[in-house]
Amino acid sequence: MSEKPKSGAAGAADTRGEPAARVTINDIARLAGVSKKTVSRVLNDHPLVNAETRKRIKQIMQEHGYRPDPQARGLALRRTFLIALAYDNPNPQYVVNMQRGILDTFEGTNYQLVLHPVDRTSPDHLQRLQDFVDNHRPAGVIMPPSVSEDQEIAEMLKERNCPYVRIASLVLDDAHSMVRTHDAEGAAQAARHIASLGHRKIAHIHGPKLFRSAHERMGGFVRGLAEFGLELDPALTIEAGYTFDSGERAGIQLLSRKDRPTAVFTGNDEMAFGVYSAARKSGLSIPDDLSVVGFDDTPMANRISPGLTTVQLPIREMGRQAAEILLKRLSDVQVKTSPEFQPEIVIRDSTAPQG
Amino acid sequence: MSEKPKSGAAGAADTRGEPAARVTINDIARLAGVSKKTVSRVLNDHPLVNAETRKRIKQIMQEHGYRPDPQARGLALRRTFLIALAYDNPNPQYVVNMQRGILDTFEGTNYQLVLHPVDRTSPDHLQRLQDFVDNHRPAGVIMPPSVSEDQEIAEMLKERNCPYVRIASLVLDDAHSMVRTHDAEGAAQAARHIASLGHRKIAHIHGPKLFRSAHERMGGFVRGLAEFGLELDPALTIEAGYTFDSGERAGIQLLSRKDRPTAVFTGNDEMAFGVYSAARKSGLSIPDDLSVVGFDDTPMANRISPGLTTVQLPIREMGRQAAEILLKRLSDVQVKTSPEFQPEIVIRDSTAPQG
DNA sequence: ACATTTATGGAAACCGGTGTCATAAAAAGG
DNA sequence: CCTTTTTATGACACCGGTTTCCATAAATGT
Repeated sequence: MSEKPKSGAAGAADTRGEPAARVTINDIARLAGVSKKTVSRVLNDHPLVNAETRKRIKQIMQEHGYRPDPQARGLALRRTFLIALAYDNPNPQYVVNMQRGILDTFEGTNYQLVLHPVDRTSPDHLQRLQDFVDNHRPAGVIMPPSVSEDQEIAEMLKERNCPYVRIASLVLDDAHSMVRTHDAEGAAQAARHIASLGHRKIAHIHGPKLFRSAHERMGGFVRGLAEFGLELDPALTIEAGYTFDSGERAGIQLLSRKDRPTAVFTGNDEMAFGVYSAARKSGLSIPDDLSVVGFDDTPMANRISPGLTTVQLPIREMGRQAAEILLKRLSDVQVKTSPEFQPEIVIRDSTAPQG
Repeated sequence: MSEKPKSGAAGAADTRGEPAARVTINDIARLAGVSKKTVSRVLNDHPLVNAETRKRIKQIMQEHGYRPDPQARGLALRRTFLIALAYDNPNPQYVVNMQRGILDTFEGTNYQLVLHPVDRTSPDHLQRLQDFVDNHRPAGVIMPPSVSEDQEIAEMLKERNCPYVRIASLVLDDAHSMVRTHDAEGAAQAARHIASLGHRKIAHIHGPKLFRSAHERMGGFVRGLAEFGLELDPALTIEAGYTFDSGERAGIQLLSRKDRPTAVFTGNDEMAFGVYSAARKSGLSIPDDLSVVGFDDTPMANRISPGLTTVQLPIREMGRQAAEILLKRLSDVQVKTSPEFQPEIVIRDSTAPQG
């Protein structure tokens, strides 16, 4: 008895014909009267091919719409052309921009982006990523925060010789696997802005300790305040979860104090929006009673009222460059320097001088 | 002279050793003292294998951490395990949720999601998608609106026997390639809600004509109004671009009329936020002077103040089911019915009775 | 006892590319 | 002019799976 006799490839909609026979390297070789190998050389721009032969073969490829099969190629080369994005940033805007940036760079190459969401709070997240890598052997992995900050993950990839690029606010690896964002500097700008407006009772709502960015941003903020001889009052420093709700709770907590702060710097925009809500519920007006500075510059930041003063990072460009570094490394080009991105504060209407 | 002598696979960070030799089906066969074919049968759950042999082979696979190579498998099966998401929805929330839903379904399979953003306003978008399909032969394509509404794209895929699933608000194909959303019904709910609040001067800002959803939503809205004996005034019906800015412009235009409307239904939330901004600029209060209803229920809808009354679609679940249908078709399971999703209106604080 | 079926598994070809090595022809060198 | 080097190309094995075809042993039928 023979094996299960699969029917032809599933067709689209109601069309269920056989898939058009694919033109292979053998067909081209036969048509050109040369060997596969010569065609392969043409495909790979190998120099040792007669110019006319090359031209003729290219011509034939063109005419027959020949496309080399990435799978066959990958099999022979013992590698894949898949790059994984391992991410856990809850901000859709961030994720989509990062994806776009990476895809910008992949344009015209035959690399494909595959998605691998990570849940670092789940106990088996490392195992899952590991299984993914072992099964699919991506050619590389790109990790934005906070996945990038996970040392276990980095080590697991290193063990498997799986190249990766990390996007993070601190140096975690050498140049050829890092894209740095100076979150601390952005936070320092926020501090300077708030301080120079005359605020003295200044609060900070930071992200979860699990995120290095939370530390970086707090550190930068403290440093910025110090330049103005100010200190961050621990009583006005609250840890929240980078989410709207947690930001709102923290905001309510801060605003219900007798000596409530006149300015708040939140670790991201999402929490800043939470503070907006807290202020409304407390009957306080932004920026008259409370100045707010966020971090991220999500599109909503200038759609909401009042427009949110926040710190901007060029996410898409970061994705672009992360992908570039990775592709360079995959083609054995040495990468010596890592791109660094300076955040910039965008001043809108949520901050005002404190009389 | 030999070919370019590539160095070993690029390692992670500074580790640049050889990649660990991969365990192959041959190794397993040798270790188990059987032929490749028997191992292959075990892999594919072929019935004609002795139970003990099967157990022993599985045991050995386990011990050696054997993972069949998807590329080799794909090559032999003349197919891939890539599913493409061809999308152009500008809403990051939508895109991310759709991705999540699809990935939910792929969990545990060896399908991978690859991204293919489409720009339908670009003249070569069809060619680009076609090249992508010809080059990479995805096993299938999932298309949310408005890519799903593009008949040229559907036909191109059909020609290539590339299975696809379309998510759309109207019937474009038979059951086995559709996930339907009843946008019209959601819009009708919006109409009923507005009408029952006593509004009579009702405006509608709809999306670009390029999007079928724009027609559907307008159609449903008109129908819903008709149930209350109302008609949509063409003078209060404006086409915009599904964006914040276009919504704001349309809002300003509407609100500067002498007989300004007391309620607006916008084709998506983004434009509703634009209307919020327009109302602020016109010194009008929502919902006292103007009721606003959106469509999408983006997370921002209940973070902004006042909370936006809007129409909700379960995007993630839609992605899940679209992927399910596609996978079923890929394994030759007949799909008879297409899932249909009824939108539901979520009433918040942007709508109020009109005295 | 012999023919037939069923269960099991092996050998070899194949999928569509790439790598190694050999070789013929052309160009360069002495 | 003959050797050496360079250029251009091909034959063939290989990547890691699946499939076709066939062989054998055991179980069943007559």
